[in-house]
Amino acid sequence: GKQVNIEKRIGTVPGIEVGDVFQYKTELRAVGLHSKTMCGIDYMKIGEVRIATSIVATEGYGYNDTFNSGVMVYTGEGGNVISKEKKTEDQKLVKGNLALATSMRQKSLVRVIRGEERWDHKGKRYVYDGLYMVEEYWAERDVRGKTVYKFKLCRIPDQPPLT
Amino acid sequence: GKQVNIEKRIGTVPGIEVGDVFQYKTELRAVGLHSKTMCGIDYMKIGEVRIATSIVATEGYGYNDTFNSGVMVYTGEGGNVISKEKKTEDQKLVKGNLALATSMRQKSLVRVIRGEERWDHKGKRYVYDGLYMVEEYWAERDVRGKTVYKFKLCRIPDQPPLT
DNA sequence: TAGACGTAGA
DNA sequence: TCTACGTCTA
Repeated sequence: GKQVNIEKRIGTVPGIEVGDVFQYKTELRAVGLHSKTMCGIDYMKIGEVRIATSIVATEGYGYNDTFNSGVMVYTGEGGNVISKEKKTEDQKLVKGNLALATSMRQKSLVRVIRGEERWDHKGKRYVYDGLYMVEEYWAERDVRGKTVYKFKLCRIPDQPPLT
Repeated sequence: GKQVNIEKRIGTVPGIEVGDVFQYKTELRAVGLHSKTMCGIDYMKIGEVRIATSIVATEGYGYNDTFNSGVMVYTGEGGNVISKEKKTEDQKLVKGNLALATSMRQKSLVRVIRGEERWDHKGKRYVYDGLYMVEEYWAERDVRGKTVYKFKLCRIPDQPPLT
């Protein structure tokens, strides 16, 4: 258990292949896939802008993300969307959301990790899904009339299929 | 990252030595030292009773545990002792507290892991401190008049010193 | 200091 | 469903 400060990076992480499975968010951090232990969107500062490096889409938190043949619609962060105690608010185009928007503008690759419920329903597992590009994003209103950001990401071609 | 269901056990864990260091509670779980990712007291059911297997004493949560030459006074769990939002209540002799009391009665060994603030103040590190025996426990009142349990554990002899 | 797609077990 | 000595960044 040496502590290694993994440098953040855009794109592929050496040694990590599509389909690799991890048990904990801290493992994702340890191997350099995703450094945020509790946030879904990770990003790094390049010059003066912040660009997304990776997102984790985890089942079971009520985000209503969708996946269909390499096209993913990912819900932005903030606004207490998944809080059971605080009331929801408008999401803002800041932090991770802003980083994803910037990734789109700069056509920068984003790693996607999918957190799945385990078959035995004890905890989750995280699978590296490969590289995606943010194609568009928009703001919509949820049932309570609050702003929620949606990001459409498309899986780039020539990557191993997920089995 | 295979998921292995480590069997809980009392006493030494094969392959783990005094002084071994870990970065995350989830690592403690992975090697079989302590299976609770967020609780300080771990225990297992033997027959009809629950006996403590391990405790984690982590700095920085306001528990006021003490360590002096192999003698440790560990604060019980519950009562919202470390909550910033909920008001404190009386701790009860249940769950982990009850398990530690039972360990005392049965003279059962308890693994001790110490969570230390890292020198750079970024996160913590967990060091396996060896085997202890619960010598006594008592209930006291904190400044607000609430019941708090204290467990006195003594390190058993003939173990490598902690450097 | 607070916020964020955390974990496991009772 | 809730609690519990989580973990990092802004």
